[in-house]
Amino acid sequence: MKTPIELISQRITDAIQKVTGQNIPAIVTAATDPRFGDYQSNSALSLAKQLKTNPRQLAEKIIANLQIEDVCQTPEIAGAGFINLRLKPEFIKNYLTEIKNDTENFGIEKSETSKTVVVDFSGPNIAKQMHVGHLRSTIIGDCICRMLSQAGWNVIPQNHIGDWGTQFGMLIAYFKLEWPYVDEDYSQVEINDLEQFYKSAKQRFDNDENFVAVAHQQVRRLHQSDPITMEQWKNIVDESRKHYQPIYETLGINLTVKDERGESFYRDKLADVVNDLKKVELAVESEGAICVFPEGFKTKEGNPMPFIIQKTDGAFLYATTDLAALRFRINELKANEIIYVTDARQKQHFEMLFKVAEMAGWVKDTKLVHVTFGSVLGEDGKPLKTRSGENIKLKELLDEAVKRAKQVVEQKNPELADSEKDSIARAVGIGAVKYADYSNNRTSDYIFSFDKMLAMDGNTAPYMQYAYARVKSIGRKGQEKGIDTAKELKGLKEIFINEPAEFELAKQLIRYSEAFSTAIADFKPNFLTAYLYDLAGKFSAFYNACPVLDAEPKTRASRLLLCNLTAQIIRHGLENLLGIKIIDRM
RNA sequence: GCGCCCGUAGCUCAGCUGGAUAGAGCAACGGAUUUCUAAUCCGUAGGUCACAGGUUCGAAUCCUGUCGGGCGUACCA
Repeated sequence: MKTPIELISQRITDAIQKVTGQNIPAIVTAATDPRFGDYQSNSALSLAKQLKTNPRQLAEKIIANLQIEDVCQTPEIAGAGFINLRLKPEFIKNYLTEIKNDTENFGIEKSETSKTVVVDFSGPNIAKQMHVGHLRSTIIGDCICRMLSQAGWNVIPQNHIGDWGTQFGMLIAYFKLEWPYVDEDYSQVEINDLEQFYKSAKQRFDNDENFVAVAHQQVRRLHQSDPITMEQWKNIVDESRKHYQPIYETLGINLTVKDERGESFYRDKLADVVNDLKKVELAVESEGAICVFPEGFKTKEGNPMPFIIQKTDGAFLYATTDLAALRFRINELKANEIIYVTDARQKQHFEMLFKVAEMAGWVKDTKLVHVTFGSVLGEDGKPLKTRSGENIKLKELLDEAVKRAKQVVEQKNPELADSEKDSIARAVGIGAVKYADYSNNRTSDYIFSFDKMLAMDGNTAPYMQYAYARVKSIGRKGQEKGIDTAKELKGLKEIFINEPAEFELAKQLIRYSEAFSTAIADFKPNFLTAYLYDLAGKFSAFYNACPVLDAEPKTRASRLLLCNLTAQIIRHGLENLLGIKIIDRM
């Protein structure tokens, strides 16, 4: 179903066609001020410039040819040639009815069926704990997948885990020498141990020549797929997964082992990448390394900048792996679009990657997109670290958020059962971290603050969850009073709304699909949170102004519908699109 | 040096395919509760949109330059 903006836009486009004879898509936006109505079109202004005519007169001609009486009241022209539009109550009511019946999508169209998109995100390193640096890629990537699925795409998430490289040879060698028992039973090893072993191994590698030799031998065995070594490697990966998979579950991230295609997956495709690029004479030797020089990139000396795909010592790099993965996704996964979700610092790398792939003729019709994001900063405005300068572990960060949320629950609702307090604290704490991230502009850095994200006022998860809980509370209260809300909704024949607060809420409800459209257009979750926050605000205003359960029966059923749709859309937005839990009571 | 990103209220941030009087939240101040969760709502105050030019009927938004901050820039990912 079309969004109100699309609907109005189409009508005005038709009118413009009649006036000018040209098919020029109309510009329609939400009104910048309630006094101007609900929507406005500035098409006459920009069009008048092109046609060298008077914008006001053009606006009048457009209106004269505009068929929109089923949607809006008589359009008005204001200022230099703005066309102001006010929705008819009948239209709002009809649209509400349609959304009510569209119980899966609430007006959002599934427009992109039969197209496949690969989304590359999260990408934790094996044998290391996830830290704050993984937060944004993981949750933004997940949100992008959710939005694309909602839009009808066939979504293939790809978790490009860091599971291959010389460090694994080193780690295995270290186990052999220092902790042989590990080989017998990896289940005793936790991620903390792996991380510690990794550090110790690295230290020994830097100081002990004999160890270097053993480590290199293990690396060779890995590369030769020696069964025993591979088994040891696999154990390390499996144990690491036991660390990050629960974090995904905590965060509500839809990533599982089936989405993993890490660096190891591409290991036997790397030589082909280099050879194929050599064959077409894109890859050449330079200062001992094999490089491609994509057009338009310069080093600080002003020379062409290399995209290095094989080091002097013969080893491949992540550039090589990325090329192999890109080719796999196009040729094997049949991607129409590939989206990479990484921090903005890798921008140049992906620009070069895409350029090289294009120059090699691998890309064909596939759209390549790098979705970037800013850094998570501490209260001091510097990248978030521990006092000793280490990365903050993601698990510890999330635990802390839940702990703080629990304190709030204890304070606000001490009478609840412990188990309920815990589940509320999890939903609020984790939700707060995610929501705070989503509500900031993706491309900006943002300052991480538990106090701000857990605040009950403002654009936060707790505020949203509270709004939802209040709607649910009306249902419970109604039940106590013998009001069957489900039955009332079913029996609702005609929507009856009158109060300004009801209309404000209703108009917000029918705009959900518009918010979705703007959010997915640039993969900007903050458009979704902004919409939901507005919705919750309008609901709260309605809640204060309009009694539901004590209203006249006719009014009551319609208000219950507004409540129900508010709850449904908050739930859909929070849970389905953002992966944030809602709670019935808090 | 070159490239990319950023600079909006005291603080944290929206808004940027040009559009009407630049918006929220926090903090400050003033109100609202016999009523469905006050983890709420309403109001007041707060701005040279870093600065200077330019394009335009119109610029926070586009262009150029300056200042300030961040990031990247040959074998890490």
